[in-house]
Amino acid sequence: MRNQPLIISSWPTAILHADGDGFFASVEQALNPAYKNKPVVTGHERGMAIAVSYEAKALGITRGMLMNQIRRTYPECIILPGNYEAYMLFAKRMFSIMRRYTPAVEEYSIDEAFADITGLRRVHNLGYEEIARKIQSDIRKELDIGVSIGVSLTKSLAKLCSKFRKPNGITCVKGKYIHILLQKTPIEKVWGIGPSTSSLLRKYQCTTAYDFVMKPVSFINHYLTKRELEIYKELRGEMVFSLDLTKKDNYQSISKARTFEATREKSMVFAEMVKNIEEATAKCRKYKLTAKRVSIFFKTQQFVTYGHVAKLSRHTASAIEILEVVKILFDHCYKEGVEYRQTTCVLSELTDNNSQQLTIFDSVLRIEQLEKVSSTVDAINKDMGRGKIHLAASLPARKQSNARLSIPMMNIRV
DNA sequence: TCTGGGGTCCTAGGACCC
DNA sequence: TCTGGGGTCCTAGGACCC
Repeated sequence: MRNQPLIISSWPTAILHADGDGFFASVEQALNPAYKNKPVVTGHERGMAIAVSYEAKALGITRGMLMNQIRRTYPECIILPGNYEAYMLFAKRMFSIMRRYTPAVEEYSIDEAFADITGLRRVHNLGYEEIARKIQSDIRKELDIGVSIGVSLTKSLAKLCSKFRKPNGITCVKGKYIHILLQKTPIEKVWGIGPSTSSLLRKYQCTTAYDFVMKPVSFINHYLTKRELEIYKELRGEMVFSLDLTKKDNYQSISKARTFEATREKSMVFAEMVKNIEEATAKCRKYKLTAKRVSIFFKTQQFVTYGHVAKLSRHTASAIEILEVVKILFDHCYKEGVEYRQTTCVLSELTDNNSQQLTIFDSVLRIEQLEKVSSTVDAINKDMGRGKIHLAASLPARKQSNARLSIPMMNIRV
């Protein structure tokens, strides 16, 4: 059974999506002319390619490729550490260029933004496609980086458009031509349809986005969820996802994860967990946040993930305090003889530092002591380099990772 | 894609209460 | 003690994104 064909007027709404092309690598090339037209990858510190310039892509380098392999196979490739402050700055400038054309700009991620330009043709005396072209050329002129832009009726459609031609692409699709775009889009390329949903859809003869929107609503309701129904409507040209114009400067959660050489040694796995906690709490303190809940997760060599969560007695960002709880969680979850490859720590139920209050059970003196320890550790680590001072419990994990980097360390016992 | 790290949001199901 | 039905809150974990 098929749904009615798509009949949609040209521009009930006009949503623009701008997406930086190989963003981090482009910023590096913009900052350093010597990198221009050369293969560049970033992510040196993580040991894998995070961003890949188009020249590097042309050689066959992909995101996620290991740096050792890149170094071996493509000696001409320039490998750089991430410089997130610079990327953030470029992103901010890119967003402000977009705001010249409309105040309705959503900063979606570090290299992507949506803009609602509905009804602005008259204001700028330009068509929607020309507005996109102007934004693209402003960004090129002022920031010397490339972006691809898509314009269509909804966020989901605009996302498909910006991906359609890359790099430096402009793709503008009005209501009348949506079906062509959808026919050319494999179902798994749709924003919000991942591997699990697309493999289900393929079983029901949905191989393209067009097949999906031609299904009757009853099919969606029966097999899928609210989220997919929203995507379905969006792809049919009905705007469901509005732009979120609020500044996103607060976190819902802060997490740290690290993969290590597989081990059955409990003290080593625990040390990795402690290290994650130290880093997560340090990030909390950096953003002046405190957590009321901590979760820990283990990943086994077989890629099975499991974990446990605990509520803290009060909001805190002290590694020492959280560790008291995590010790118990850890012993509860750790399985003797199992080989582990990763631990994760997630801090959630975050609150602004100053909006927390003490209960009658809290010892003011102890809290002050813990805060003093934390701020001293932060100050020294800021001065001398990240992770110079840490809890004794995380020493085994640091010995391992520092053996590679050969960084001298100190550690404190509390 | 043979699998790194940091996020968000949704849903199913249990516990508990009326 | 049994019974039905409904609401709320919480948790675990799945799915997805960049």
